[in-house]
Amino acid sequence: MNMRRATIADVARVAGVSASTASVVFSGKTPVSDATRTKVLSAAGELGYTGPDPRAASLRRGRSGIVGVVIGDRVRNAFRDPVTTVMLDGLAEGMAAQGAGLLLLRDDAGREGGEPSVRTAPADAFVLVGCSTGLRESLDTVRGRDIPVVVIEGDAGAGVPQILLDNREAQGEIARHVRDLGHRRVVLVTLPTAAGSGPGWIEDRTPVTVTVTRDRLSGARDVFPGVGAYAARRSSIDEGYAAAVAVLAADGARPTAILAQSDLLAAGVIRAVQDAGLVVPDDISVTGFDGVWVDGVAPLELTTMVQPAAEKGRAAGAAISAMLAGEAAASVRLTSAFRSGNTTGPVREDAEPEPGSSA
Amino acid sequence: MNMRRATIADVARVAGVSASTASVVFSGKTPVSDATRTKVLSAAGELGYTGPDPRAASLRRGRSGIVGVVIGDRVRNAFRDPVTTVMLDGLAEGMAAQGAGLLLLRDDAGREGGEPSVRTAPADAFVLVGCSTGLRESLDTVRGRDIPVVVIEGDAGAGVPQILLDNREAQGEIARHVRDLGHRRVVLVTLPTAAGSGPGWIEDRTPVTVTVTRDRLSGARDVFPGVGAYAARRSSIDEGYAAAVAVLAADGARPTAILAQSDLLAAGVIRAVQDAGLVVPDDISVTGFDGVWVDGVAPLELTTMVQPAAEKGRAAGAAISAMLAGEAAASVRLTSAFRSGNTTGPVREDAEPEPGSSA
DNA sequence: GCAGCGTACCGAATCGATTCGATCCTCTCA
DNA sequence: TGAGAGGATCGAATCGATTCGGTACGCTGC
Repeated sequence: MNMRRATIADVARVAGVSASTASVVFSGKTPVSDATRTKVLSAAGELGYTGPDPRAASLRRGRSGIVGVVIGDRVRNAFRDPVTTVMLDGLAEGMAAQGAGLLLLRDDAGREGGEPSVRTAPADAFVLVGCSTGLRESLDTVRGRDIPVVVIEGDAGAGVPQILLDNREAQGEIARHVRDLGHRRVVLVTLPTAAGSGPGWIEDRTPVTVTVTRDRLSGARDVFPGVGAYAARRSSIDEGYAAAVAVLAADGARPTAILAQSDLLAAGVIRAVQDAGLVVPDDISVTGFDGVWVDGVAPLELTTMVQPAAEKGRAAGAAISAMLAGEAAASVRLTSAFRSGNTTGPVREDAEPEPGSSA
Repeated sequence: MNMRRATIADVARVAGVSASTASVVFSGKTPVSDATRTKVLSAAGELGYTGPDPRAASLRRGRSGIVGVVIGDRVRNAFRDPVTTVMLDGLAEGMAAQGAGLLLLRDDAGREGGEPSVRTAPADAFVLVGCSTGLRESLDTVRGRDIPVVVIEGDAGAGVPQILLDNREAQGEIARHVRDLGHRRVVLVTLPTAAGSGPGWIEDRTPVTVTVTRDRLSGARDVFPGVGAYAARRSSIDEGYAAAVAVLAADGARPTAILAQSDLLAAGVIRAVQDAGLVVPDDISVTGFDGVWVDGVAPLELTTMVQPAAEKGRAAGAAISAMLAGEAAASVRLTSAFRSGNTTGPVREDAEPEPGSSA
């Protein structure tokens, strides 16, 4: 027996109304008499009809209610960073308010197998997170598709609205805080300089292709020109630990302050400092960046710049809904706020005078 | 001027072929001569046609290439736990291999606004993670839709294939390891006993509604009957720390081993033990569960049970593809493996003899 | 030279719902 | 009682692509 799923036409027939009437009962776009509604609903119940087929509906309406989120290579990497997680949470919230869901897309395109990509996914819009290389070309495709695109903290070329952070100014602000405490021998622990770059000191000629890293680096240099910087391999506690170990083992006078470019790195730095028998902030002050909850830092409270991570996601959602409505969406620049914790303090009296100038 | 997007019919017309031929050029389902392919492709380029509309294609084919993943309330909570993240990564991988993408769905349904839910999302199948309460009813809807559903570590009622873990046996195995080292005064630090339950000792009458917690608890009790157990509020380092602080402050002889139900909890326990001036494993042995990478634990190596987190996701993907192919998918039970680290050791000689029997 | 065969392409039906103008009915008011 | 108004319902076109049975054509073999 041919038991295929009931369609709205079946429901309409059983209810004794037209398909169009049955449709509006479900969509509610047009007033329907109570009697009719009851008839249709009970016919639906009888047939086991649970609502319009989303596929057919999205074809007809031209909207699928899905927003593609392009994350990096793997899910596990994208969600390792709490900032990304919180941002995605904000995005989910912002899009849910407009009735859209999030479709996770990996950007290592070109793979066969029909996995939905930025060129084949049934999405109404796309959000690019971090925006890796190699995505540019898919992006052109998307623009050919005439689909709204927003980039969060990354560069996707002209015409694509961006959600930006005041990375440079924010890093400058917290660096000034450290300088005002009297610190002169300062070292940075930075985020990766380029995709897949190994850990190590950043030389003058080191190319810094990751914009976040570059901007925060600039902000620190605005305050501490020529400051030494050690790039971590990733934003994580373990990498921060390893970086701090390397920094402390370096020749020359020990720094009195270490500025990390993320809270995770800072957490690792703090632990390394403590493991070296030093005290934070008495011997070394440490600052972070992000202001998100980092598991395992308690009971310390990081001095850091709080960035509006969830707001980034919501702003992206707002930009998308504007574009979907046919309006032009402008780039948004969000600002971070200084938060004082107990990981920074005045430079110690007995600190020997600086030999060179810094680092 | 009416500049609507080109359709495959437009391309076919410009190329001088029929729509059906143009279609197969893109889908590759039928052999096409090189000459025709070239004609169609260049016509497509000329018109800016970037490929078939996914909405229309999914209507016709009856497949959208999307799998809905129902996570808990918020994205940020779901991704806080590395086990979930890794599992999702495995799922993404498994689904990608079959050409499907992951649509994130929150399960606090019933909300208005048209947000895609388990009842309206254009998904070919659903994966329920953790399976919160209140989802059951949506689930019936889904079964009415005749859509494959798989549950990972949760119970969704009869007829729904589950991906399970040998939680009880695994916890028993590592407990036996601890017992074989001579430990008798043992305490557990468990995962939450119920959604939203506060931290505290688990009494005999405490209901344990979370199956993972209950199963692992049973496994430990198989080896240490009547063992004391303190439930944390969440699987995190900070909560593990807090739980261990409470455990160490309890009356009676100090335990010589603490069995945590997750690696994150174990990491917190270790730190609390160290902060109390004790040494792991000399004074107190600590075990975890999960075997995933926990940021900030290095350089210690946790003695733990390694669960195949990524494999859970892949197994779910396999089950779904089987169901999509019309076959019945059976539940899968995966097993964990013991991994020895340096956080457990033999009970100390000078440990005072146990006064009661345990805890 | 003709039956037989395989390949490449075409036409038309179909997937399931939505939308909008037209129609019909009922109620109100002059 | 008839015109008018307004609300509920209907019909038919449409969204864009896929699929399958069938046709036409070129080639082989006897």
